Amino acid sequence: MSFQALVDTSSQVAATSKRTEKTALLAALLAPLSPDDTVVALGLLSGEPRQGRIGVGWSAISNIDAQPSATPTLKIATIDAAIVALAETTGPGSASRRAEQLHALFSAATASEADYLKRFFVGEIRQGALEGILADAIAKAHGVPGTLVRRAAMLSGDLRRAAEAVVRDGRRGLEALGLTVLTGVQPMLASTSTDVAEALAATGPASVEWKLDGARIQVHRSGDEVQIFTRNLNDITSRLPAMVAAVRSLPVASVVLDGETLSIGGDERPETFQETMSRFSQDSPDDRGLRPFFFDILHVDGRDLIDLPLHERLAELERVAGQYRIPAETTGDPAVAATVLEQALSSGHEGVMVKGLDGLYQAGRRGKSWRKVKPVHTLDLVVLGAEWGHGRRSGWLSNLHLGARIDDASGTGSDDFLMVGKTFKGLTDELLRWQTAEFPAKVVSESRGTVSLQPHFIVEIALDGAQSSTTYPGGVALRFARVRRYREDKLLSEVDTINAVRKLLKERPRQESEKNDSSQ
DNA sequence: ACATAAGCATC
DNA sequence: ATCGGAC
DNA sequence: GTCCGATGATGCTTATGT
Repeated sequence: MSFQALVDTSSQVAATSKRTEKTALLAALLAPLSPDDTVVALGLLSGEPRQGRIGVGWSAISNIDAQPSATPTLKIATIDAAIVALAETTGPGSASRRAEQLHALFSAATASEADYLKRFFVGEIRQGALEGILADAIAKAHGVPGTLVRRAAMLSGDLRRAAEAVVRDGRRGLEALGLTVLTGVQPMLASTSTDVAEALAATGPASVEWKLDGARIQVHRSGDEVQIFTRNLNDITSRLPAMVAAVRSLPVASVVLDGETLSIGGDERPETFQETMSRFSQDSPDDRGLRPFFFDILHVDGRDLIDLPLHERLAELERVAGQYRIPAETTGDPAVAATVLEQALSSGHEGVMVKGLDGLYQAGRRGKSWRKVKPVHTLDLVVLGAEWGHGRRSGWLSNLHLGARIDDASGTGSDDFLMVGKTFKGLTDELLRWQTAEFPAKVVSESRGTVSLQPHFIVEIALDGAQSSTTYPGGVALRFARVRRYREDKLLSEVDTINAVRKLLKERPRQESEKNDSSQ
C-alpha cells in the first residue's frame, strides 16, 4: 500500500461518523489482500495528543511503506493522534498537502519517538479500537459472515489471528480457530441491573455470586506450563509466582479458569482496590497477598466447556478448583438473592453477579445472562468549573469539576467548597446544550480549555463510592461519578459536605483492640 | 542524582 | 470503569 | 443488542528535564 493511499483513506475514515461508511472504506482497503501482503488497516482512536508529544504521533506513518512483508501476516495498525490531528488541524486541503505536512513532522521526531511508534502503530492493534468495524470489514472483504470472524477473534483472543486465518484459508480457516489452552480467550462481560429482583427476572434461576473489587484473571494450564492473563489478555504470569504454583497443584492436566484476584487482609476482609492494584501492578512482586477466586471454567483435560450451560461448568469448577471458588448461592428467589447481596456487602465486597444457570460462556460478549448488581450512592455537589469537550463534544462545555461543601461548625452556613472529582458521564446532548448556554453567566476565569465558575450550579451525582486521594484537597475522590440531573431547587447550603463524601470511603474493619476501646 | 511527566494498565 | 447516541 | 466515543481516579515503570 502506498503512503498516499494510506493518507487518503485515513482522512476519509476520520471524516465520516457513519459506521457503515467506515466499514466500507476499510473493506475496500482489505479486499486485495493476498497471503503475501502486508496490509495496514486504520483505526481511529479517541483523544488528542498529549502536550509536547505531538511529534510522536506522526512518525508512525513514515515507517509503514517500509514494512517488510516476509511473513503472510495481516497487520492492523491503529493511527492514533496522527489522524485525529490530521483531520482536526489541517482543515480543508488536498491529501498531498497533508502528506507533505506529515513528512515535515516525521523528520522532526527523535529516534526514540520513531522507535516507540513503530511498536505502537505497526503490527499492533490497540485494545478495543474499532475492532467491531474492523471485524466487519474483514468479513466483508472476504465474503464470510461477520459472526464467524467475531467468534474466531474472541476465541483466539486476537482479531489479527482471525484475519490471518481468513486470508490464508478462507472460511474453513476461520471455522478451525477455537479455544486453545495457553492462548487467551476474550473474557465474557456482564450487563448491569439495578437490583437483584430485576436481574433474576432477566436470568431465571441463577448462580448469585459475590462481586469482588479486584482485577479479572484468566488462568491457563497445560501440564506444568501456566499462563495468567488480565481482562485485556495481557500476560501477567511472571508477576504472580504464588498463583502459578497454586494452579500447578490442581488435580488436572489442562485447564482454563476465569476469576478475580484481590488483596485480602488478615481479617479476611478485602483491602482497598488501590492496595490490590499496587500489589497487582508491581513488576517484581511478592504476590502472596493476592488471592485468586474463580467463578468459571472454560476447559478441562481436553474438553471445551464454553458451550455447556453454567450449572454444568460450575460442577466442573467445584471438582477441579473447589477451594478457590468465589462465594455463591444458587437460587431463583429474589429474597435469597438479596441476602447474598447483603452478605457480600457486609463482608466488604462490591455487590453480586447474577448468572443464569443455563447460560453458555459467550467469549467477548456482554452476555445478557450475566448481570452485575452494585449499590449506587448519590450526592448533591456544586459545579466548580467545566472543560471544553473534544471530538463529538467539541464546542460544548462538557467535563464538570465537582465540589463538596466544607463543614461549618458555626452553623451559619459555609459556601466554601473542595473539589472531589470530575465527570463527563450522564450528560445528554440536551444537558450539554443547557450548560454551555448557562455557565458563561457565572464564569470567573478561563484558561487552557477550562472555565472556572462561581459556586452556583448544583448537580445530583451518582457514584459507586469514594477512594482516598492525594490529588484532591479533601483527601477523597469519587469513583465512577456520573450526572443524574441539575438541582435548580437546591441551595448552596444544601450541597453535600466533604465529610459526607468521606463517609463513603470503604471502612476498614476495626481491630479487636479498637472494638474493645470503643465499647468502653 | 533527583524530580516530574508521560504512558499504559487496572477498575 | 460508565453513559448517551448511532446503527 | 452492539458498538463506539469521551472521558473519570489511581498505581507502576520508564523517559525526560534540571
